[in-house]
Amino acid sequence: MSATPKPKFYITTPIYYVNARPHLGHTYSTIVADTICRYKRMCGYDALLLTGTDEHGQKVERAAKAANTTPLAFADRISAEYRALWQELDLRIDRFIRTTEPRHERAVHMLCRKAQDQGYIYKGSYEGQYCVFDEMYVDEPLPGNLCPECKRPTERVREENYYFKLSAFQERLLELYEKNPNFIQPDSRRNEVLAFVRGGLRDLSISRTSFKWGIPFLEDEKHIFYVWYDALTSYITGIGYADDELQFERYWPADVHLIGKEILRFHAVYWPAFLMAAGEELPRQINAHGWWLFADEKMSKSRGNMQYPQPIARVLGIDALRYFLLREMVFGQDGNFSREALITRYNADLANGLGNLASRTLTMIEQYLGGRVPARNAAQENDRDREVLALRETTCAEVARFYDAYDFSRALESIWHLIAEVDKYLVEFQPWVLVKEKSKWARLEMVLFVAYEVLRTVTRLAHPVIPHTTQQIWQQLGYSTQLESESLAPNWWNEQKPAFQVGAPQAVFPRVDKTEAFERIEAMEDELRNTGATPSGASGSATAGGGAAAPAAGAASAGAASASASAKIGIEDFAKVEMRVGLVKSAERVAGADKLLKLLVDIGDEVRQVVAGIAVAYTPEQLIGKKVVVVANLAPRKLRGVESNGMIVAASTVPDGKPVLATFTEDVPPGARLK
RNA sequence: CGCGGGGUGGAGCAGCCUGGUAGCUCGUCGGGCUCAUAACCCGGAGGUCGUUGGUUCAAAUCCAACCCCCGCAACCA
Repeated sequence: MSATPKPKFYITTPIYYVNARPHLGHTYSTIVADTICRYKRMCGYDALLLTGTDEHGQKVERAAKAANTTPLAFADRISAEYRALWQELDLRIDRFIRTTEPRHERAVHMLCRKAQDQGYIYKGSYEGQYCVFDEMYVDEPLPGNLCPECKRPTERVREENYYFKLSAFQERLLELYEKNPNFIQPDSRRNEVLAFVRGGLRDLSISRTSFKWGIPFLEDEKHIFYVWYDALTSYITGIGYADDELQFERYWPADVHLIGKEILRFHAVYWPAFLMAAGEELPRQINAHGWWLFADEKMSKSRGNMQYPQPIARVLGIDALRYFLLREMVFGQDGNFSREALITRYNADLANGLGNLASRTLTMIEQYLGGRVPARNAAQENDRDREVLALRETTCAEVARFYDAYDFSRALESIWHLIAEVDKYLVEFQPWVLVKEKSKWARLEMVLFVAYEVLRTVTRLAHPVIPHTTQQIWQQLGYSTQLESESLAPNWWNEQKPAFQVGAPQAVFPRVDKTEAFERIEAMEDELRNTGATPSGASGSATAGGGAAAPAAGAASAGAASASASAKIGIEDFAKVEMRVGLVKSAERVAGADKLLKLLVDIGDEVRQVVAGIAVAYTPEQLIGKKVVVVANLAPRKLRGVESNGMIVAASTVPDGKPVLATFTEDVPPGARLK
């Protein structure tokens, strides 16, 4: 008797970049993956979920420096935050990979050596016209050209790097997309990638020498790996590549890499090419979901609209968070998040819908049948009963189809349609009237049987999405088993079920007062924003890949204030910042920039040129003659090619994020120091 | 011509690929019921599907042009 081994199902979330603490976007990706896993397990799969943190790269190196710590210590902290969150949300993470682990370095080296053996890695040099002042290559590399930004002469520069022969894979990639139409999902994303690859692929530089925080490039100590080569490889490291061959054989290739749409190119183009070069199998699917928007705006630190999952989970429950995220977003598209919608859905769907149906059904069984689970009685069955029972079966089949397509919003819609149907059914046959006449008790039992069956079905179908509350209802239905080990394989609803008593009805999803819940969530939000370890100064999207993209570039003045409020600073730290009163002498827009103004500001002993990102809120004319606050001892920095010597202090207003300048009510002389 | 998403009753969305009575949730108005978590059920009001033109017997859906909103990147010291 050899039991057929369970088929495996390997799914990954993005490996989150540690420049940001986990927010709702990361949580969405991970919850989706967890839900898929739970579903697959109920369908009889040996499902494995991998997530982790991407910890190398220049941004981390810089952020750590700014936080006065080492890159590893910095990464340790954020990585721990991720793990703590997944634990709090009770997500089943089977493998958590950190790119700073030694086994990961071995995997990256092994993958790269294999590609090197095939001749796909070469040391090359990039040569071009370089503007030293702007630290950038000039687009048209004709010798003698002037820099388009600063109009200074450019010079010929060569830089040595290791290259990956991406150009050699164009045809093979196109063939891959062609032969596997589902390799990239949804289709709209696939078209994007197709267009990109058809446009031609250039070889990719996969090493860096300008900073140190990374995996050494094989034997060449001067170089480290490009973060994406490193990060993508973690999908195989986590299941034993270069470490545990049996495990790797078992789970690779991944069945799905679940990602956010902003990191599609890396997963759909570079990653398969890296694997092809090394002769490894390719993942079966790259599935890119959309972003959570807030009043149609992207979530970002500088806008002050970061949404964290903990307050929602703590006020409304983990399942409420899961339900909302999966119900509200059409998978693959962008979705809008609002607390308003969250609480409305909670009350309408979870409290009034499922919670109330469970409550009324179980109460009637308790009161009218003494808690005995009702049995089917063919003699009492009518067409309407059969109609509802038939709907139950078609719903099961439909929901399975939707789950298989990761179309959670439709799956849930379908389940909740069934709930509404029973609510109607109960009003139609009024068990509370039937119970009053003994002659109708047989009919009463049949009606309650239908209600019980549907409740049992709904509980099971919704389990992958709301595992905790469905388990509670399951027990109230009289079961003592773990719902997660029940099957969702086809025709499960015909199974024999034992006769038993229902458990004590107990409200799941108690209705909440909208205003109160809103305020509690908001209060917790504020607390989270102002405490904890938000790394500031780290910018860009890099490998972030949450459901919402990474926070927008470097926190603006006000953002920085809240972001770095973790530790109290002493007066000596504050004293390091030299803030002075400045008088704006002139202001003009920076050519080609929407947000930048170039200001000449009199700060007493000198006139400084400062570039400020305030053009969306102020015209140059408005500013001339204004007294502003200038941070005078900031290191110079070029913005859009224009040098900036200092920073203008401004508040950024939520919700529109437009900056508002700090100024004075009394007259003060330019140059006066602020303390 | 940088890339992408979107414009459908008061709000939020689905439908568009595969043309054929415009659907869902919330809200709102009126009624019913009392098993239930002030819940549930029934009924009503409310939409020229961004604009214009085209294809067609028929367009929210296909085609063309245009208008508007949003996100990414460049540029928020």
